[in-house]
Amino acid sequence: MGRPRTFDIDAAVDRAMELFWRQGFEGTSTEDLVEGLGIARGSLYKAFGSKEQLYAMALRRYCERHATGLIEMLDRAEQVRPAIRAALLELAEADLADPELGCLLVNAATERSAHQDTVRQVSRTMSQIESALAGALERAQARGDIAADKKPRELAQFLTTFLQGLRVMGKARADRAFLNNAVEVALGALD
Amino acid sequence: MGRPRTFDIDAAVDRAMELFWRQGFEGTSTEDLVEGLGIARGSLYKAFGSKEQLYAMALRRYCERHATGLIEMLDRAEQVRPAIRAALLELAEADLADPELGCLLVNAATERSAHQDTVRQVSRTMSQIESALAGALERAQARGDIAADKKPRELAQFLTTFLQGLRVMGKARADRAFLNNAVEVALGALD
DNA sequence: CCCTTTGTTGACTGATCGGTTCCTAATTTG
DNA sequence: CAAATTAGGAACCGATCAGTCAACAAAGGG
Repeated sequence: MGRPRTFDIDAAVDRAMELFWRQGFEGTSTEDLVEGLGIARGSLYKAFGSKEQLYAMALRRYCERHATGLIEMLDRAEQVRPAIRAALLELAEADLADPELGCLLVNAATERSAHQDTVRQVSRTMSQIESALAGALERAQARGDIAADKKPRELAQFLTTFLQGLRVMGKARADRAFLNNAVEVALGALD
Repeated sequence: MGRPRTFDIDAAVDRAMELFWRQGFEGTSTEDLVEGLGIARGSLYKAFGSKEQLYAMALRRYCERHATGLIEMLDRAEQVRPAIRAALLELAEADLADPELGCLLVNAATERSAHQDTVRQVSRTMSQIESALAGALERAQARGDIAADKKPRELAQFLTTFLQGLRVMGKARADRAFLNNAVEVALGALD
């Protein structure tokens, strides 16, 4: 009962995610959101409560969209090493194509390191990525695709860390050769 | 001639650097600067021109203080591999001690990727770090301390990238074991 | 067909934003 | 000491900030 909502909540969160992604939390004003989402101020606050809560939803949406994609890709991968290489190179290409965007997780971790909710969401997602990598590396090790004396969990923690560095260097306008070299050396750590 | 300045410009830039470091550019208001620097608004603008210009000075100061320290340490190092390990572990410890601080260069790269001046300063400093690493690795290779078939420049690009990732994971509240593992695996890439 | 419920809207709020202005204070030069 | 020059500081500027509110609109239930 009551008047039905005239806009799509999911689509609105998606657009908010893009705005926060490109401009950051502090850099995105409520006016930007009103304009970008095409929703009046009051409706926006009725639907989402506050800028903080909308940001939290947008960040969760980003994790579902992007981290989950990476994780599923790793879970399904037949050949783990080529899958990891492809994933890293794809992220590097994304940064080269649009360096101002980068990774919302990295942006959130740096801009909002004083906000517990944000940090916890970021930290949880990093752990999921680490676990997916560790699982994939275990499978690869069982097949003899990577060195038997390496510990999958440690390799996964290394790769998770390297991945974030890649996104930072992408934002710092490192060129394709730089990023590709870095990826190849990183993959060498699996040998 | 004229009335002499009653505050120390260098000390003021140092304090501004700390504020921007901890709170970001957008997160630091001119009022924060007035209070934190102990300088009245008018004097602040007379001395520094604008918030943007003060930020640029603070960022340059950070690079001189921190990146240069790292670079000189690498240039001087007798034993390159232990020096790199020590440097990485030291940065990891800094993040563990104060995770909300992190690295101003990483913060600048992510928060201000749309501001050419900031990006250029960050990019230049990354290049300096890369070159210092490459130089050190070349020396290490000449002494047989690292594998002869590796290319120092590529290793340096990898380490530079990994270093940024370490700072991000520090901000994302990775624990000591995680960061230490990541560092050890990264160093393994030199073999 | 009204009543309740919920969504929409834009005007409005006080606070704060980055930056300027103007008057006074302190110093050097002549 | 007088003129010139620069710093200090508080009041002030229009703009914008995040968030609220009251009037209105659209639906379902009786």
